[in-house]
Amino acid sequence: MIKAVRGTRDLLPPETALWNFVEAKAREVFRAYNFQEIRTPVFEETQLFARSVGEETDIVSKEMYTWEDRGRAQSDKGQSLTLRPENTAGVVRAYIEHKLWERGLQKLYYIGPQFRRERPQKGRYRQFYQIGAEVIGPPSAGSESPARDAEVLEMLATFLDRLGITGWTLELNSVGCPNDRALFNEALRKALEPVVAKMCVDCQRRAVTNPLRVFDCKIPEDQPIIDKLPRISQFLNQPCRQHFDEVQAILKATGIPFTLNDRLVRGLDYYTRTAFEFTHGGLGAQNAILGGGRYDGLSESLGGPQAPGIGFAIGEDRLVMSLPQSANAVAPQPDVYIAPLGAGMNREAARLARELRGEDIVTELGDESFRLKKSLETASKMGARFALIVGENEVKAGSFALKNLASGEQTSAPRAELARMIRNSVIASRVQIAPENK
RNA sequence: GUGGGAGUAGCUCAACUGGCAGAGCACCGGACUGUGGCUCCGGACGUUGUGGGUUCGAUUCCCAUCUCCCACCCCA
Repeated sequence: MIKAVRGTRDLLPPETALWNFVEAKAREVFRAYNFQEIRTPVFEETQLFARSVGEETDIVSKEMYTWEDRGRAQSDKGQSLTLRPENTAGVVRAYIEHKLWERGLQKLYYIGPQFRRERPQKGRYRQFYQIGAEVIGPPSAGSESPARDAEVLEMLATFLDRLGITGWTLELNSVGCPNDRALFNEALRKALEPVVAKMCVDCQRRAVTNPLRVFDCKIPEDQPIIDKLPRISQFLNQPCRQHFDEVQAILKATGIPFTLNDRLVRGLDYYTRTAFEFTHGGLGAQNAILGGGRYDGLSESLGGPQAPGIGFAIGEDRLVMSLPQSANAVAPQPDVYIAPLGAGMNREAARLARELRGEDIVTELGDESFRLKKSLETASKMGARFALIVGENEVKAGSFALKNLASGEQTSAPRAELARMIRNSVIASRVQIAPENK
């Protein structure tokens, strides 16, 4: 049997309804902040990711799906292509390619699959889905303002609240300018030198490869040592510090709760200044539902104009896992099930179905070969509100039997009346795909 | 990439020390020729993840492999 490949999965109904609910809510909330959708290709030139995400990151160094495309002629060498491991690079590439800076501040969101070749585990897949957004533009359009950071964070808080997700935490930090980080990195290396021998093996490795990651250590014995290490906050220059202070001030003004976490470091090279993560318990080791930050130098490093930006990516798979229990996927139910009864009745049933569907009534159609008992059984099993019986008697009389499957009540009505009768009692009480959260 | 756990019917799970692969739910049919839910009766259900090995005999023991789960690494 051929199965979905490792780390990929099928999303089946009724769970897909949950995904649609989440995506519809995202579009609705993002729209209120005047974001518009962008769709970029799922694969790009490998160079794009190498130059933006960072050559040395795990993503680029070992997790990308990369292949060499065929050239024009058989003998031609093709270019190296890669399935996107994240979407910010693609958006910034499009920003540069289409000269979007000519249109002022860009507020763009995307929804789509991303690909990383990692070992799968709960909340981590090789094809996973991200809902993300970017605010990017020339500095003259206000793209660098801390107001943009706060606006994005507030939008995320609103989005999670509107999904009914409770118990999230916003963790906030500033990783400063590249220059601040270089100084900090050096200080960190120096501070680690005398103590690293006493730390866990992972930390000893991190101290060499990526000292920042030492702060991620969860070993209790190492914590006293880590607590004494220098913090990035001590190395922020004046503009970076002011920027960060203002982000916090606006968040307080808008009533968005956050926790400062000066151990929060982001994995990708392009991040500057504001870095954040929304975490949620009950997700296991992968407790981050979303992460993001500012990337003021990204456009230039890709050969574009100066275009500061801030963005985030939500792990949709993880988001769906953190939905409240009340949002359990329920199979949507048809309004009416048409039961053709006896030879030749499929034709009349098809005409009726077409009429009802034309009135936006969700209609399921049985088959004339079914016995009535089976039709009714099928109808109630799928949760239909009504069964419409289409037999010879009805066709002769020009009046059809309409049975309310919940009450058992049965009436008879001419075809012209059917749509109205069904709609009246059905539309208001259609089962919601997921609960409205106040 | 590393370490650990688990794979038996569509689903949830049994099967003692190696001795005929089972139950509940779901599914299909009938009791009931045009009236569902309840009840009763019957039916179908399997390459025990896959491939090898040991054995008279393997779901059970051994090896390999695949997938999922947990953790690490890292990230969404």
